[in-house]
Amino acid sequence: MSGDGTVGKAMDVLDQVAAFGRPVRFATLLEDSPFPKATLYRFLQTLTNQRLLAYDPDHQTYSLGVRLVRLAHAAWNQSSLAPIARPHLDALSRRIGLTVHLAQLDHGQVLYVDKRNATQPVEMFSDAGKIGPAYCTGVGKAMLAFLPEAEQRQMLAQQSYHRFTEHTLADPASLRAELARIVARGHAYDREEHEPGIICIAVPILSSRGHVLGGLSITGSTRTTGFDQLDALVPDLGATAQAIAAEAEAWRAPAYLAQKDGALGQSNRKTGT
Amino acid sequence: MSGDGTVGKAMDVLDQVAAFGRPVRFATLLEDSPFPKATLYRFLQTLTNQRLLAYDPDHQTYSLGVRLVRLAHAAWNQSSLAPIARPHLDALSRRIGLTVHLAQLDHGQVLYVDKRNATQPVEMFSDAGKIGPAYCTGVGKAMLAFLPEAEQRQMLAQQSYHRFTEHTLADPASLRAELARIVARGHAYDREEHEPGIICIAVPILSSRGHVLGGLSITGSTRTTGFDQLDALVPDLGATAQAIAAEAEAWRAPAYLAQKDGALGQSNRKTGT
DNA sequence: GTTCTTGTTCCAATATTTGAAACTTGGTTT
DNA sequence: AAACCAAGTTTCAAATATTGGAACAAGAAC
Repeated sequence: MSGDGTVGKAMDVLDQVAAFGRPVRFATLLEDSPFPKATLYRFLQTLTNQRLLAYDPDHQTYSLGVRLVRLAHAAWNQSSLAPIARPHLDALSRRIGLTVHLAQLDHGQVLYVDKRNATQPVEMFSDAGKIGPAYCTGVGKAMLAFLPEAEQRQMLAQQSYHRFTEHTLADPASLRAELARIVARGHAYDREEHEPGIICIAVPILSSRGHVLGGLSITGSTRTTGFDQLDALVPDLGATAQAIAAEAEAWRAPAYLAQKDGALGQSNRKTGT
Repeated sequence: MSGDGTVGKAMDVLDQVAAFGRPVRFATLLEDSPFPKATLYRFLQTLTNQRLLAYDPDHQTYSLGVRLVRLAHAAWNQSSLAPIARPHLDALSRRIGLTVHLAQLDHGQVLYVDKRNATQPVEMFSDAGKIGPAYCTGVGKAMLAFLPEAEQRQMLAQQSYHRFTEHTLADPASLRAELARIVARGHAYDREEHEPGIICIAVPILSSRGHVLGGLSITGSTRTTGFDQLDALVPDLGATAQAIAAEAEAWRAPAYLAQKDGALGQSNRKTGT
């Protein structure tokens, strides 16, 4: 499927285990596996050794291993977006009192990397790490709209176009038109396209070169919130997105330039230390 | 290092990138890498293709990829501990008004999988996924104490025994004695062994067969909290741990038994659909 | 224009992965 | 108690992927 040599195949197995929402037995995996028994067996061994999978001897089941949680923690923290955006999300959420999402694109899907919920306490991993469709959510469309031609085309082809509600834009043509409007307007709406009763307004987070770093959205319920109310928040939302982008770039640069800057002054530069 | 074929080597590279807290360049990685240039290069390509790494073309840097966050979300949710423990943590934290940690052992270290902080809002990945030492934290010692002989020996050998404070038990002998006391007592203390001014009380979460599923702790500051106060919470803490263990086992079983029960009725069973 | 430094590609030697089949294990039926 | 069966584990020669030295771009620095 992925093709990338042994590592790719091992990742496929990992995904397969992830796809079952619960601990799963060897035989069950074998049924759906493209690999023969011995091969699958060895992959599971390897992945378990690496603690990417955990094996429960009592029930003879495999599930995703804790090492992933550890790596994800590192990934989140060293991401150039999430840690930087955090205080901005706090502030934005406090000012506007509505649910705020920070998302990135992953494999044509929306990956939520952080969230603030004004009323109820924050939920942990159940939100960070969650994925959603790109073609029918506010953040998804906002990010898709500002993608370079080639990448956009590729991602549009990856969408499922499932009709979640009567408002879902369930074909590439309508979506493409919508994306054009989003670029012109500068922000995206979700008009109950994913879930009935849920509306949202979103903007992309763009680097100075126009790269899509992520997306930021404000979500409301049709019972309590109207589009006019969301529209009034656009300036604040856009300013927050820009502030995040600016900081992300400023933070990102040092990792690379810090050495370089230091070296520029003293003409001859050594590697290491 | 890990040895496990190609997958193991790829994971080593991933860990190496994780070890730098920030985006890192090819040359920097190469310096510390046991692999020759071409090999490291191909690993980075593969990992980037798999979206386990993300490559930033602007700065020519690699960092951990978002796919990890996604996988960790799945790992957390399908873990037999964290999702089940969640409501219990909520309730416990509300009752006692102190910081509560849920942890598991990973590679001889304490991995925090969830947290409740009574006063400030929950922090996301910055807490879930965080790791700490096992030999000088409450949860760490509570879990170590109830490990089977062989595993315990192995993990004790893996500890760093760094003397964080003057109270740290910084050698295997003292630690072993402490673990014996913990087994006898049923719960563990952290007497400012990791951080000055921070004390804590912890219990293991044990399956009916005595397996260590995780650990649960209550943390306080010496300025506001005393050990007598923590001691008074032991019954509540222990009861919560037991409740979590019971539910974890009850939830775990069906995944395996559901099919078996169904199959037992109809004597001759085919594989596949 | 030349010289570094950094990153990328080639390809034959080499080591790893592959998978059919044989084997072990633990439980169930006759 | 023996035979049976399903589930999991190991074996080994053939097929395949990985390896890494060295040559090759592409920029930046001199």
